[in-house]
Amino acid sequence: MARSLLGKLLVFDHPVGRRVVRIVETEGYLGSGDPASHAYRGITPRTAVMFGRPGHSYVYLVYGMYHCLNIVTERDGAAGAVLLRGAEPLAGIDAADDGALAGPGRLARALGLSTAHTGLDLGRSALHVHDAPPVARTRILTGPRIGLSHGATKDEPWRFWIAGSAGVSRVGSGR
DNA sequence: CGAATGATCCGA
DNA sequence: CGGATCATTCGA
Repeated sequence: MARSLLGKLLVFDHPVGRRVVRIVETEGYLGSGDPASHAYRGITPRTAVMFGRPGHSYVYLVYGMYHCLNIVTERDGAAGAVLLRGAEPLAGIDAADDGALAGPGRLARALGLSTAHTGLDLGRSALHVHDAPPVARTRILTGPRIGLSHGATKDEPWRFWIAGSAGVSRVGSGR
């Protein structure tokens, strides 16, 4: 799921104008069996949307100042989401450099998303995901998740990114 | 490296 | 209630 989002277009109809980006880095999270997930300890007011219908947004605040955008992936009743960690600007992004969306906090900031945009139904709201030609498998790299102090980082791949893209988060790309 | 900065959640 | 924690970023 996290893998299939790579290359797709994220569209946000900001009041100021439409903003379009290309997703180049994602990270998967699940529920009760995933200690690193916000949904690990069960349903709370904040994480309720993670247990809801797939195709909805989950936006939360980290470190008191940055927002992170997720897309809910699992069926209603099961928790799971994909964190959007990096993207490339395509339209409507005010920043000059194409690294402005590299990192989950920067991505949400550049799009103008906050916790007010959690729980949106993608496609029936100002937020959309557009299909795009699939990315060649040879251009996709995988690795462990990032920034977790606790949480079993299993051997299975959680994070996916497009090799060489300037939109990949700095910590994630090693640059 | 460490500060910034505030919502959230657990335990008492 | 209090305090620890945090799916990050930026600047010294």
